[in-house]
Amino acid sequence: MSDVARAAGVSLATVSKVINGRYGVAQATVERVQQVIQELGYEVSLGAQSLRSHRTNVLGILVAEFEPFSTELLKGASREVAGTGYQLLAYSGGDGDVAAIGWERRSLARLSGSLIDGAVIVTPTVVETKQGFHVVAVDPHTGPSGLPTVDSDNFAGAVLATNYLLSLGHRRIGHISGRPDLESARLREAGFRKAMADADVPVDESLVRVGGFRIESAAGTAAELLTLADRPTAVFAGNDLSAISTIDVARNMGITVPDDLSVIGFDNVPESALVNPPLTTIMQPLQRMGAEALRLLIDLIGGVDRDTHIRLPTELVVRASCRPYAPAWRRLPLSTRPASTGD
Amino acid sequence: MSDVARAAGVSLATVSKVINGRYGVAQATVERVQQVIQELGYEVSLGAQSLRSHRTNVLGILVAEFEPFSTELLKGASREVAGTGYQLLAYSGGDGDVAAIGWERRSLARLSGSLIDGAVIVTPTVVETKQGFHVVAVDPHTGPSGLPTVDSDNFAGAVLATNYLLSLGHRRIGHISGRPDLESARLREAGFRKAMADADVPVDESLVRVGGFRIESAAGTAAELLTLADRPTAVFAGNDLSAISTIDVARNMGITVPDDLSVIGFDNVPESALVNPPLTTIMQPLQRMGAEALRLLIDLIGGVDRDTHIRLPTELVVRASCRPYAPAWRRLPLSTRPASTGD
DNA sequence: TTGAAAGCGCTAACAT
DNA sequence: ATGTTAGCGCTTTCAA
Repeated sequence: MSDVARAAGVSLATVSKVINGRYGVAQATVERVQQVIQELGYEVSLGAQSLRSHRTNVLGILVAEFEPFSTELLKGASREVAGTGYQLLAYSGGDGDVAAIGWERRSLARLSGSLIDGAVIVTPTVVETKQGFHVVAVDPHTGPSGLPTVDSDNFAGAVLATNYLLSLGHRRIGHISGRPDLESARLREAGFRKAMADADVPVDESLVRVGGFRIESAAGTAAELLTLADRPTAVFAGNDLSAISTIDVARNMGITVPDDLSVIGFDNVPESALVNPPLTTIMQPLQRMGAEALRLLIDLIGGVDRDTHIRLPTELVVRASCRPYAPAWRRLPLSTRPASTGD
Repeated sequence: MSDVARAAGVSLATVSKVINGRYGVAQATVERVQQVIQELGYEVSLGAQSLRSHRTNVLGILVAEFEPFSTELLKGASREVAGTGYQLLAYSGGDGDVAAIGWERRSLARLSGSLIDGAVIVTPTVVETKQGFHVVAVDPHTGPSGLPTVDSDNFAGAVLATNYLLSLGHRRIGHISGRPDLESARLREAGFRKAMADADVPVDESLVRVGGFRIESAAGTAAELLTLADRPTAVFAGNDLSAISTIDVARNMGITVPDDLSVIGFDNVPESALVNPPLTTIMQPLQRMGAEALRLLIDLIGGVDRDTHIRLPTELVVRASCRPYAPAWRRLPLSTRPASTGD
């Protein structure tokens, strides 16, 4: 900045005023300084600026890691931020150690009070928000606290998924749930139970197991379920990752999806369409959630008085991983079937 | 930080030394200070730290916006960064104005020299790299300059795409290219022409048009191509977005893909599997490119002597948007076809 | 082993 | 209308 000041023959303060569009600078000076800034290709340092002014016009999106879920949100947020004058800074604070708790607090402490004017935090477990600094949580793990929140209707989505399986004639339906301390996981399990109850189908507790929302942990759970003597004919996985994992495990066990086993997921991350067979799942409008979260954050910063809890609807996306229930003998080649009993 | 110092009964300097693991602090003091840091949940401010020390252990990924291409890279980079001790900061410097040139320079100026220790820049047009600050370019628009670069083999990929269409029996093949000032666009067109020439199929210049790599601009180009009296039977689109756009335009004109028109794309972004029909395309290993770029950057910072140009192979991904060429009458219902001539 | 103090690039209050 | 100057939170000599 001092280079600019020197080249333009003015003081640092004047350059700063020009950059920030403050009053009290002669038009001619403004133009000259801007000219020099252009020529030198100068840009204010985000670090220094934030340190001093606590206003940067940069909004943060804090995630544990960049995976399909968070990057979808990012796409939505990126679209929404266009034209607002804000820039987006996405920070991945997880240190590879997946279970590492507290990344959201650490990241926030590291960036807030400087650098960013507000933050969207993706799937935080806990957040103590600092006074005067705006934060909105997307799909928080502990459910709406006092914090402004954007999430989707996990309960209704789970009912949707379960009803779909039920409508296909399945009765022995398994559920691979997320960690029980996560609100979304609890709601999905609750929706599952509600739909089963409404259909008067008792839940076999041996078919409901914790899968933890991750590929590896879900694989173990899926294996348990599928080695059961009386294994389920359909599985509602707590999220797409678990579902993909389940399909994988099934394949390795010689169980064909969807012929021998129907699988439905939750989230509709792009990857769910890429597996074989393409996954039937419940869509959360992830990009829209990202966009809504960003809009909410901007409104909060702008002091707009508005609703601070946004819940978006889920939808069934039918692809190819589920099919109507058929007893085992119906799935045999025609020639080897027992004589038809008309069932 | 002064809170910590006061609570621990030491000076600011000592706290700083503890945080940065400097020598010359008594073990007992170290422990006491760390204890206090824990209790207070203190984290150093990224802004202030970088301002002073020019070392933050944060690596930047600079993109114009968060769209399918850049977010795939992000996923790969995120995986690669785990366990390295670095954190990832993705910055979207485009201001919504798509054509806005120079975002890469602006973003870099804003973040470098502070905040980040090095940067991966996605599809930059120009980059004058500052001395002592490491930058690697992914898929730069102007081709390998002196800069360390990661890209995929655009030329070979285009040959792959064109040969596939050729092998399906197509001869009237159109190409919707990207902007001619982009290296990747030029290479894809060159590959197209090479494959055509090798197959002794003359290129009809009226079927080769600029589409600009974006949904909207490609739509106009696709419309031009498809309203031609003697329209192509197959189109090699310069990227998936253009291909998706082409399918869309065709549908609106009553032209069915792949029955009446084969379309092949380039990139294999996740979205390409989600369109109807699922897009046959050329895969660039995007996540791997992101991972390689990050690894290269870390090596550069670490002073590792290594190859600084990485070119990854492309691959044909067959989905459902292409099918063997058949003359128009062969696509009529059987009953209305002219008598077979044995062709 | 510890602390005092200078200064990183910038902004804002205050002087001129 | 412009310039001077005091910090923002931190790291790093250098002195004690």
